[in-house]
Amino acid sequence: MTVELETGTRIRTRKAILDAAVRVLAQDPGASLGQIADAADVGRTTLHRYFPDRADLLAAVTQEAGRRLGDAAVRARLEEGPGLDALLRACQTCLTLGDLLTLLFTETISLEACGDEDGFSRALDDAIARGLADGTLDPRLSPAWLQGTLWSSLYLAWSELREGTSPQHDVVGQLLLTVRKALSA
Amino acid sequence: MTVELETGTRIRTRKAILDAAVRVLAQDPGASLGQIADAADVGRTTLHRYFPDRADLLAAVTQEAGRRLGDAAVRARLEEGPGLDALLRACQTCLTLGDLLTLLFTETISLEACGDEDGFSRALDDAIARGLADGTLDPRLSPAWLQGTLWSSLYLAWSELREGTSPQHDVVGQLLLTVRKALSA
DNA sequence: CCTTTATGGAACATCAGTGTTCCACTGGAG
DNA sequence: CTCCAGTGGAACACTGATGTTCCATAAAGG
Repeated sequence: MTVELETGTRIRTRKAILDAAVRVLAQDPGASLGQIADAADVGRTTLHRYFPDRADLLAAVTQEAGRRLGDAAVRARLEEGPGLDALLRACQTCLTLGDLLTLLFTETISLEACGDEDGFSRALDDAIARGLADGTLDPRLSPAWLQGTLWSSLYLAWSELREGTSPQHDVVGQLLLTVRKALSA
Repeated sequence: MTVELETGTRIRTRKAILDAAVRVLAQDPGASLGQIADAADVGRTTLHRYFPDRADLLAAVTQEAGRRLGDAAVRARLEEGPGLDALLRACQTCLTLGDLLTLLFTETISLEACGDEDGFSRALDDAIARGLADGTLDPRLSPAWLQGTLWSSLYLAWSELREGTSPQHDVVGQLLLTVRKALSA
């Protein structure tokens, strides 16, 4: 019991709570723990058993976001190829983050606190620097603006997907088209 | 007293509270009325005297947003010239909305509730339709996506301005450049 | 089958935000 | 100077969220 051996049941419950938290908080950052527990089909008591207080839950969500973001960075192979192409790959990969995008974008959880120093954010900075050097990114746009445009376009795309009114294929297409047009030299 | 003749003092106080509400809520949509009163340099009692409850305050902010948005639509002359140019004028005009942009974008207040039926939103739809018809806007992008890109770029620009790290001139330049590149045919 | 293990609900104390009332004060208009 | 509109603060009741404890129950696994 010293190392908290996690049984299958506990892992599953923990994941259900975490998923519900992401889903509910994305829609309402001020949602109560009761709402999250309900969404997870779990008693409020159980939620507190896994995450003693709100801060613990938020920290766990943040950590999960960091993990997923790290995965995304690896899958997108941000260090390969021209800078612009890397950014477009980042777009596609990040769309799979779903509601986590909303939490990051609205600063319900902070990218800085994700333990992301050597992860996604860094890799993105590198890709942008590379793109400016290799001439695939518009030199009239600052690195901060390039990164900001990427994030806000991503958030827009996720919003559209979440609405569910437009088919995924269309949204991804418009996202990539827009970002390419906006950022390319 | 039947028509609530507003003295200069009352008008000034009311405005101070409204301004503070916009400023504070933009930074934290869940801010307490106490925080808003403090930011307005006004006692909480006084705030309640002007806006009996939170909903009243929010409604007043929403109404103010509608008014400012209506002004913006007029000033931008959205119905004139090519669609793309109208949208670029809209960008510049809307940047003056400041923190109201944040409230609208984060849905702290809703555009629909602004009483905006015949105002900004409608004019924007028209400008987009016109731009698609006159060939200045990219026909591969849906009206919804075009409008979404406009808003998110606007929000990004305002975020940069708010940070205060980059000079206003640079931000506006990058905004217009990005939007033009992204949306033009 | 029986024993852990995990759970849900009820009850409770606590706390922060809200909305109200009352009273004392202040400064500007008359 | 004298009102009095406008204000701020103290005090209060009320509400909803939070975090805790305890107990009964269910289900997973040997």
